[in-house]
Amino acid sequence: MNSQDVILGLLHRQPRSGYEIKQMLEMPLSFFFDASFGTIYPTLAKLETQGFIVKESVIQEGRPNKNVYSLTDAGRAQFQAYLESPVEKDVFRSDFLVRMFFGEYMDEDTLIDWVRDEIRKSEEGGKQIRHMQEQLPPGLPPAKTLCLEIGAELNAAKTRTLQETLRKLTELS
Amino acid sequence: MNSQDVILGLLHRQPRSGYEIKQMLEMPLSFFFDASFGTIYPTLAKLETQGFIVKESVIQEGRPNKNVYSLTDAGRAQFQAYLESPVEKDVFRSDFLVRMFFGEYMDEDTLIDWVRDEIRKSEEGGKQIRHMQEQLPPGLPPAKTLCLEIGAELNAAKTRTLQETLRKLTELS
DNA sequence: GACTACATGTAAAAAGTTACATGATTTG
DNA sequence: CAAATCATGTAACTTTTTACATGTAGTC
Repeated sequence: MNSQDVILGLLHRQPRSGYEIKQMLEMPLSFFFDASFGTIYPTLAKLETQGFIVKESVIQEGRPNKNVYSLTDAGRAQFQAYLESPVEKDVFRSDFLVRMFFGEYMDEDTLIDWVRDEIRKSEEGGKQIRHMQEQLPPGLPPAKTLCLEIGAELNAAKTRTLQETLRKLTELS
Repeated sequence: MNSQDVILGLLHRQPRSGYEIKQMLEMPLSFFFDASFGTIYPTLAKLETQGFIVKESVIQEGRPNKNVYSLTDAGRAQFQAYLESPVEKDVFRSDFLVRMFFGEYMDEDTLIDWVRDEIRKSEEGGKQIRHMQEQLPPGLPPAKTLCLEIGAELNAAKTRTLQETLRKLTELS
């Protein structure tokens, strides 16, 4: 799974511009996939030369023009090929946990600050997820709601464990 | 946080070879950081030319010789600089969840297979984590145990949510 | 007047993956 | 005798990040 696959997937339902793709990636998808403009625009250009998408320039008033891309048949086939390829395993990379792992080389006050910060970020993330869940239209298929549910559950588990760790750390000192 | 930082951290406690570093990355660290030999060996070479580590060849009997690297003062300073740099946010990338997000373009039987597979993998991972937790010496600082605890909690939350989703998906059909 | 949103791109550099290449020893 | 473990490395490639570059329109 890479940017190509995800972008093709996002163009499946309707044509979009690079800027709109970035916005789609912001919300529900951002929990398990991310891409910057520096990835999106070159990827769109590459997909176009490969014949998987076609560009149409849309002139807008009061706003810059935008390039709207839509899937070709070849693009649809390419996306299906991705769906039929083996599922890759998840990647979880955490600077915070690496630092905890090397905690012995850092003073305990800083460690506690890191945990507090992580709790704050985690609670903030939880709020965002709940907000999104509330805005979701009812009657969505379980596969679609899973993405947010799993996000919410992972977030809750993480927050709980961090709070427990903070308690242990502050008890010690 | 990158391979350089993690390798310097692993060499902090004792000198190690590239092969031994790979083994360290296998166990507790692999949940939140990963690197292949194709990353480790070039990184070690780079760290050496930068003067952060020094190599010593150890001749072994019955086994290939190995290059054991140890931290220099500059290396220790470099690692401290990493610890003092801002904490980067976690990266979670999931091919499985991307597929669920695009579930509408795939038949439900395949979706169910994906979920079942993910549950199997998740349960397998949980077993490994519990095994590691049992083997951990007692009296470790909370920061160190957090790494496995958070892994266990995230794993449990994920497994639970997946099982619920599977139930919903199979109820429908 | 500063900032945010809209909008698209490029170029250089860093980082990482994959496959290849080699070879000894031990275990089943 | 096949496979796994120990052990190190290279080369080509892919991917991604970061910073730069540009410009309009609306809001505070």
